[in-house]
Formats: sequence, C-alpha cells, structure tokens
Amino acid sequence: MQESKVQEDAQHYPHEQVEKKWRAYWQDHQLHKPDLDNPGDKLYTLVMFSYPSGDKLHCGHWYNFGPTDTWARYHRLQGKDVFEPMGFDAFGLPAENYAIQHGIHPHESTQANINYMRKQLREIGAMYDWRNEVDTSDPEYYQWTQWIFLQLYHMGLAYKKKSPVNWCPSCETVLANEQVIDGKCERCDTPVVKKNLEQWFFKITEYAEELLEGLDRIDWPEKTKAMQRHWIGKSVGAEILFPLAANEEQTIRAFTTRPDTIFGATYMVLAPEHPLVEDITTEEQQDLVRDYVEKADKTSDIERLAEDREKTGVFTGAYAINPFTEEKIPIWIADYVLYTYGTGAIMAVPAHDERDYEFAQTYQLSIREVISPDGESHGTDQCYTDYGMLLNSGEYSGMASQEAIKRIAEDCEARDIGRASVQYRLRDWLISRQRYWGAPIPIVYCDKCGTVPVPEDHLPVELPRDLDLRNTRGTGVAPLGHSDEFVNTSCPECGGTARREIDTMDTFVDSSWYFLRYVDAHYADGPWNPNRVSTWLPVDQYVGGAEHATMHLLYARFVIKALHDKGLLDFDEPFTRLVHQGVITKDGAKMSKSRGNTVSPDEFIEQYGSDIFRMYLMFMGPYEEGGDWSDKGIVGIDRFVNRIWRLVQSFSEFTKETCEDDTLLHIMHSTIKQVREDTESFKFNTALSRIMEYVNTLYKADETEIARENLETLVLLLAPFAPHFTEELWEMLGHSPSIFEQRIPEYAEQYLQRSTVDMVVQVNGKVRDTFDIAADSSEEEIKQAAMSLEKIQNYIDGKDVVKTIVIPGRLINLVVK
RNA sequence: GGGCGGGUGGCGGAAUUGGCAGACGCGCUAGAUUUAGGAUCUAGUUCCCGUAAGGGAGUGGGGGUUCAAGUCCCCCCUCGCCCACCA
Repeated sequence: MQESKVQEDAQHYPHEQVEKKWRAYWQDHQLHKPDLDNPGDKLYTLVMFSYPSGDKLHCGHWYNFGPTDTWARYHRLQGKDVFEPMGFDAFGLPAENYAIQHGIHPHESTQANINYMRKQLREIGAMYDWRNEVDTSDPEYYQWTQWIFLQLYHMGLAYKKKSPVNWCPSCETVLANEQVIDGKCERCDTPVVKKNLEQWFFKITEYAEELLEGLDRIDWPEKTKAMQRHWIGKSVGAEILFPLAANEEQTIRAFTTRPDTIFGATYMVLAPEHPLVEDITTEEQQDLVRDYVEKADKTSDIERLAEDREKTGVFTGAYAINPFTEEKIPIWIADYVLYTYGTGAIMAVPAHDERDYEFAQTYQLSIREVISPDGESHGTDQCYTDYGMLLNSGEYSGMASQEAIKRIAEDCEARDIGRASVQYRLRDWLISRQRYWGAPIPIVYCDKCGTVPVPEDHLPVELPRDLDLRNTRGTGVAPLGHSDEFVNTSCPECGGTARREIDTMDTFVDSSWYFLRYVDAHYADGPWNPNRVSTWLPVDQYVGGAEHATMHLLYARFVIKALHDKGLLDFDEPFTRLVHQGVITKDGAKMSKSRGNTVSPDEFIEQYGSDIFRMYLMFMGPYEEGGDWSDKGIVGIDRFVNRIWRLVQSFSEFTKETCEDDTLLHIMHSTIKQVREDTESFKFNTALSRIMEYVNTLYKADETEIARENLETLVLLLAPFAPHFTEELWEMLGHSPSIFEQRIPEYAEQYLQRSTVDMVVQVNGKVRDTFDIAADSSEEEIKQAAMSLEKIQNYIDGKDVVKTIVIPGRLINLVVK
C-alpha cells in the first residue's frame, strides 16, 4: 500500500512541497515588493479588504483574491510595477458582539483573527506587499480617520442634527439609510424603528451632482453606475408656493417634476410629520388628524413598505389656493407623502399621477384632466401619466408638456411664487454609531464653548481599554459613556471641564480612505504619504463584491471628492476601473453557515494545492457571474495540471529550440493572442480553456516537432494562474527563478494567418459540406471549388443557383431554386 | 410597480457580435494498459430515426426581418438582482 503510494507520487505533481518552496523563495527574495517611491510603469491593483472574523477564509474571499492576483501577475509579466496590498477592516459590530458573548476584549479577538487570516492569506500565494498592511482598528490608523472627520468638519461637511433616524433595537445603534434593507437591519435582520435623535452626519448630499457627473468618467460596470445614479435619484422640476386660503401670507412649498400639470392640482397632501400640520388643522378635524399622525408615527417602515397597501389619509379642514387656477383646494395629510423627500408636501394631480389618482378615488376628490396625447379631452376613467399636450390650462392650453414645464417654472419665478428646482433622493450619511468598536468621533462638548473639535495634535482620541462591554448593554447609554476616564476631559479651547462625544464612527468611514494609506501604511507625518499618493493613486483596478454599490463605493467617492476640494488630493475619483466578482453558490444557493452549505477552501487546498483551487474557481464560469461549486469539477483542473507536469518532465531534452511546424506555430500564436486578451479582460474561464486546448494539441503532436519554445510559452501563459506550479516548471526547463521576472510571450501576426482555410458550404443556409482552399482564393475560385464538390452536386443538380454569398475564410452559401 | 441582467446537452459553461451551435471541463460509453482497483492513454458522447451511409429536429414559447438568427425586431412565459408610494 505504502509502496504503491510512493510510485504514484512520482507521477503526480507534488503540490505541497512545491508551493511551500516557492512561497519561501518569494519571501526570501523580497520578490513582489515594488519600489514605491520610484516605480516604473505602475499598476495599483486592489481588492476590497476583508473583515477579520473568527472564520477562516471562505470561498468568497478566495474568489475575490485569487483571480485578482492572477490579473495582477499577468501585468507583472508585462513589466508593470504592480502594487497589491492587503489589510483588515478591523472595526465593527461582530467583533464587539463576540467580545460581549465571550468576555474577550474586541482588540484581543480581532488581533487573533488577523494573525490567523494573515497566515491563510499567504497560502494564496498572491503578491501582497505585507510591508504596507493596514489595520483600521490600530490607533496608528484611526487617528487619521479622526483627522479626516475633522477636515470634513472644518469644511462644513460634518454636522450634528436631531432628526428621525433608523434605530436597530438589537444592535442598539442607529444605521445609515444605506444599511437598512427592506426596513430591516442589514446585519441582524431586526426591524428598524424610527427614533428622534441627535446624530452626526456627513453632508454627502452636497456632492450629489459631482457624484453623478464623475460616473461618466470612470470605467465601472454599467449596472453599478446605474445603481448609484438611482440611489442619488436626481429629479428636475419646480417648487411652487401655495398660499393658505385662511392666511395668504403663509404658504406651503410643494415640489413637483410636472409643473405642466399645475392646472390639475385639485388638492394638496402634507406628510404627517410636516410641521405645518399642527398650525393649519381646523378645530373640527383636530382629533382625526392627531390620531392619524400618531398612528403614522408608530407605523414601522416594514408596514409602510408593505405591498398593495391601501392609501390612507385625513382632511385637515384647511384649504390652499392653487396659484394658477386660483381655486380653493383642500389640504390633506397622508403617509404616502414622505417627509424626507422634496419638501414633504405635494400638489396632488389625480388625473396624471397614479398615487394621487388612487387617493382621489378613495376619498372622492375631484379629478381634472389637463394633459392628453393630442390636447383633446379623453376623460378621467384612466390616469394618464405620460407627457402630452395641455388642455384646461388657461393660456398654456395647447402647449406640449416639455415646453409647459419650462414656461410654468419661469412664470412662477417671475410671479415670485416658486422656482425651478432639483431634488435628490440621496440623504446625508449618518455616521454616528452607539457602539464601542469603532473610531471615536473627535468632538468635545464644553458648557462654555459648545461643540469643539479635538485639535489635530491631540489625536488619536483613543478607545479606553478597561471597559467591560457586558455592563453597557441595554442601559440606553452608548458604551463609551460608561467610561468616566474617557468622557471627562478638558475643553481644548477654554481648558474648562468638558465631555467627549461618546459615539463612534460608522466603519464605512474607515474604509473610505484606506487605499490612500496603503502606499505607505506606517507614514507618521500625515494620513498618507503625499508623494506616493500622487505617484500611485488613483487605484487602477479595484475588485470587490457588487453589494457595496451604494455603500462603500459611494462613500469612498464622496470622501475623496471632499479631500480633493480641500486641495489635499490631485484626483477626485478613487477607482479608475472596477470589476465585481460574482458569487460562488453551492447547490444554487448562496453559501452560508445557517444553510450549512459552505465549502471550506482548506480541505481542497490540502488535497490539490492553492494553484489548482484558484484555477478551478476561475474555470467554473465567467468571473463577474460566479458559479455553482461542484466538488467533482476540480479534478478536471487537477488532471490538467498533471498533464502539463508529465509533459514538461518528458521533455528534459529537446530536439528543437524553436518551433518549426506550421500548424503548431499557428496554434501557439493564436493561443497567446486569446489567452492574453481573455486574461486582460477578466475572462479567466476561457483563457484557461485556451491553454487546455493548447495542451491537448501538444499531446497529439508529433513529439519530435515539439520545441522548447512550445513548452516555455505554455508555462509563461499559465504563470499568472498557477504561480507556484509554473515557477517549478520554469526551473525544470533549466531557468533560474523567478518566472515573474520574465515577459509574457507576444504573438506574431504572420502566424495567425494560415495558407489554407477550412470553408463551410451551405446550400439554402444548411451546412452540406466543408473543404480546404488557399486563403487568398478569389470568390470565383471558392464558388467553383464549392460547386464541384460531389455532395454539393447532389443538392444543386438541375437547379438554378440564384445567389451566392461568400464570406472569405468562413463559408459560402449557395441559394438555389 | 420601476430599473437592470439572465434562460443554450445529463451538468458547469463556449460561440470574431449576424456566418459550421455545443469550444473547454465534469459525467458517461467503449477500447488499450493493469493481477485487480485507481491512475493514465485513445476514441466517442445535443436529441430523434437508421447497423451504417445518411436524414430530420434543435439555443424558454410564439411570430417577424435576412441568403444566413443563440445573436436583430415584436409579443408572451420564466428566473435572478437592485430600488421600491421619491411627487
């Protein structure tokens, strides 16, 4: 048994020993460490850094990191100075929750996890530059996260305000809009409730327009750009003032994208939270209105979001004046109007808005048609929401919608009853978190001086270490509030007693600038090394999950734009090119512990090695779509690798240095071309299949024709995919390491052309035969050759060839009658 | 409800953008090798009829444009993701 195992191993590629050998070599020779101060042709390749959870690296990590390293290595083989850093997004709730459960300090558990993950990350065999590892929970790092907060504060982009915010009762913290999914906490799925709290925000809304505009300048997936555009949600329209009938001095501001429908505004609706509600409600309606407001307040987002929910509302008893028709129109309140969007009040045009139509029907409000396709009346049995021609609209009747929109907005402005206006769906970024494991917000409250920013030279505001987090839960006070040592401080301005802000920052603040830190992760004189940042940034290629489309990827763009406006950066888009890796599923479902369908990479790496594991991930399917994991599929890659292993072993001596066989040359050069194109564009699956075809060709070729050149080309093309394996093969071929000091082969146009081509003959569009012909044959020669084929004769005999289509080098189609 | 993607053999997936559908891999079948198994090599493998030669059908369904459609156009079914009362 043991003996046969040894024999077997002699045939089989010894992955374990080879991978160990080359990882040690790379490390000893400092191989993948670019000169960061004076790079040649630089390439900054970045993957989204990972959260150091207690788990091992999972398939998702591998799928993000392995193929990206392949892409980076491919560019290394083109002579680029590739910078590929790695670090840890180490702050966050899971570490804190784990700490509470197990009584371990989050710092301890996080460091333990980082140590473990770092070891695993080395097994990938990627070109990570560990000199510049980043740990966002290290004061060395987070002092600069706090510094960035201060920059935004001084720019007026960080402010505190009291407003209804999303509160997760289970996590005991507020959440940003982006972190609420279907009314539930993104992390724990607990329904989110509204709380009126004073919180810190970043004024991302001030950058709405720039964030939209910048999308046109970056090479990102269209889908992601569309998501960001939609999230920002720009609407162009007008704000129109509606005077109250009871007191014409007082007005209600309504935003509309359809000022052309103003003559059809037969009632108004305020959001229940609207401050005017209390003022205008008449005595008779007061009880009804109060009940409704109270009920709306209690209604959770989930209920409000419920599908086909009937529209409800109540009449306030008050009336407004439509400034164009001069009619008195009733003012209602209803929760289908959102206080957080636009002005929190709408002019309702039931004839031309589905929601208003539904509401008007329920409450018997009048519906007036003011737009139709042709300007003729078609009645109000249906709601017509398209643009068209105005009717029943006074002097504007007969005008086209687009024209009327402009004119009415202008006229509003002239009459001082409104103006053209743009609204965005985007809300300011709520960055306060009532949790411990994050960067403290560097603010101090002084009775005399008020809100005072911590001076830059007092940073970092360090987290207190001696806090037992278990005693802070459920107290209604954020954890840092339980540390007197932390809270009590002196005012940086007057020196008097003061209290520190006890909230910490959203971890998305940490990750909104880490890629600046990477180029000199231990730089002491500032958040980043300015020379290196201007050399290396922006990131040339960013790779990460699509789930960050409207979170991390939006926040990072905002922070960079703000820092750019402050004159601190000479670029304003952080990621020039972006690719999302797909999701690896198991049995069609997303892998998760709760489903019990996770695949542990470790098991497969032990059996096959990391090269084979990463290659299988790449071979499974298109990188941006992911694929379904199959335990069996990986053996195909294992066989492929061993076929190459035996091939190279059997050619210790070559009869030829360079290839002389025409067919082999042609195949080799077209393989080079296709593999290069596919690897460059993240089509790893087809790149690998091209290499497999090439290997199959070599197996079938006359072995005296196989030259050293053929095998070296194979090994070089494969190198980005299987770095350890190909280093070994390169050495077996008599070269000194490292293969990554080599250049990827170039293809020569002359070998892509062939002297004869295979042509298909179709008769009436159906394939009937094929034949070989000289590549430079004329159409007439091709036609003659095709028609003289015996099989073709049978089809055209006695018939007229009415048309002939020749696609040179591909096919000829004979149309017969 | 809106926006964006998809639907191709037993399976994962390929198809110079309109030009031989099913590359490559898994699985399966047969043969070689082997004491046997495994491994390896060779051949085959969309489906239907046929021993074969050959013929027919075929990319979710239906219609269309074209010499030629997986690819373009129209209608429908279906799955996935994102946003969901955004005025």
